Amino acid sequence: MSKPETTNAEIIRLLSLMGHFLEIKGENPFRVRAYERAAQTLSGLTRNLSEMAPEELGNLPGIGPGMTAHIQEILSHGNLKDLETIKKQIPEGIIKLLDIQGMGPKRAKLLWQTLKIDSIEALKKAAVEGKLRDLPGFGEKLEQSILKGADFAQAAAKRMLIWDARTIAADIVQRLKKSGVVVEAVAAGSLRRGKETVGDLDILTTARNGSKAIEFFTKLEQVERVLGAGETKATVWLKNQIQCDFRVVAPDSFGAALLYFTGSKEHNVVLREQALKLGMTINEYGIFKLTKGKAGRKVASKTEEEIYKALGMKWIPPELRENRGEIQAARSNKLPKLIELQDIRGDFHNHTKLTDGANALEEMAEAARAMGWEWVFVGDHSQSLKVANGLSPADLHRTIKEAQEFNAKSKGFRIFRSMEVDILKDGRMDYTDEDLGAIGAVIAAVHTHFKISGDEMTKRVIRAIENSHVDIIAHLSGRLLNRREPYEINVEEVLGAAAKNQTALELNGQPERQDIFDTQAKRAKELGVPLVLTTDAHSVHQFGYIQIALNIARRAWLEKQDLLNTMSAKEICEWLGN
DNA sequence: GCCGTTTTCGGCCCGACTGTTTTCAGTCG
Repeated sequence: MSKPETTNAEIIRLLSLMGHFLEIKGENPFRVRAYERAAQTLSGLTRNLSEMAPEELGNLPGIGPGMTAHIQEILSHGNLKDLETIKKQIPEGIIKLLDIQGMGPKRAKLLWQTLKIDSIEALKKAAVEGKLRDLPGFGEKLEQSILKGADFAQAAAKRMLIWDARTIAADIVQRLKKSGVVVEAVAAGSLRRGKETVGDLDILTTARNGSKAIEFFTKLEQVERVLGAGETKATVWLKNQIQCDFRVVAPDSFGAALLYFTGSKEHNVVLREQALKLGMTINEYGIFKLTKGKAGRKVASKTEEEIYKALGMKWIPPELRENRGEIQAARSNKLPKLIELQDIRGDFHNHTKLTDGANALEEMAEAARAMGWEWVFVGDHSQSLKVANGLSPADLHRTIKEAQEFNAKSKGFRIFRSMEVDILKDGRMDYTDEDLGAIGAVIAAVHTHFKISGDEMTKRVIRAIENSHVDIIAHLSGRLLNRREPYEINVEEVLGAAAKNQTALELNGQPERQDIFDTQAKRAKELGVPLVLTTDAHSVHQFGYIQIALNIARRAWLEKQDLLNTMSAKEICEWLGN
């Protein structure tokens, strides 16, 4: 009997843990960075590491001989000898201490070596008893700040959905702009990069009087607690339970600061390395000629475009700034022309009040038309999904007729009556072939039995992909951000099957779903899988979620021609073969 | 530990803020 397969996630966890341990040990920081980098590279992979040859692993960025050996060792033994050795020297609980604001590897190591502190609970106890203040480099203030940080560690661990974060950031930006204390105000960071979730908000402003701007910001009514405030930056904890970093620079430095504050950190590091090679140096104030190892004459600073240009490359859209090949692409003028909102002509997946939606078919159609679209797929859940009041075959045929009647009298706008049909546990569909044939467009999705093995799930979904009635696969992860992990599935195999059968895959815009991952969508494009953006709207107010789906598409390097949403109603008909 | 449009060895981004210190270490992004 073969032993259970080691997942990519487990390998990533162990390598990342190894990096943390080495950091605590006080190892060479670049060696630590190598583990972080490797974990980051692997997390963007769609293929199973267990199916990759050593030379393929070695070709991945940040994976050299050492990491390849580590990966193979984990695959064959389920663990790492080096890691087990370190665990005997340093208790694993210490790693948790690093989640605390103001607690880094040096302090964590000191606390453990002197006071035997190896958990957040032990740390709190020691701080309350006033035992930290006498340690070298510590004092009463640091003791208090660490105690507060320990209470906060759990709350801060959750990342906020981008949809919520955007609203909060927009409100703060509004207030800053109205105040008159700043010239410009903009949300940067992972929010600007369009990530699924954000860990904190980054607000960049320009002002002639920086300290006035800082004062205004730290006194906003949304601020619960000021974590730090200086001349040019402030960090606060908002009542909305998220950290907000604020930065102010002179108007002349806006572009440089925006670049710096948008990140990602990895993207910025590579840009700075590039600059050094060209005899320049980049900071948040601009890009400068390097003279005698120091920043000399300023080359550019006002706009991001100027700075990229000084580095010999085109401006890179924020969604691509993850150090996943965008810098090389920009240098060789091979950046994609990313899809934009105005390219989209319709939505493929949403629901009416017949099942778990809030509005009637006509209302959904009107709302879609108001988005400026030309057509919309309106769907509902299939019979077995009882929690969502799934449609019986009789209801199904009635609503198909309803859509036909709408189209008969509608001018310049078209409804495609679709259904989100459950993929049953064994891969069969939740309606008969005859019923499926009557539906204009079939969207197949897994909604039940999430816990089956990766092998079973892969077979199950591929069986649906191979079903000639199925047009689109939805929810190819089943995750609920912050609530439910993705189900296990071999994405690479599924993408291969989708490409072969020309079954489309969905990029879902529901804020807490956002299946599939950007890296998977990028891989899908490479393999030639048709892709669709969907809102999965459950009311007329949710068509705006197309923006979230668009974020995924842009992070996945997708262009207009990669998405079926850019087709006309006529072209959609041809694609469906109707 | 990784990597190469100077290098297969010797580099590996940069600055703000805090709290501890008497000039700087640690942390953060």
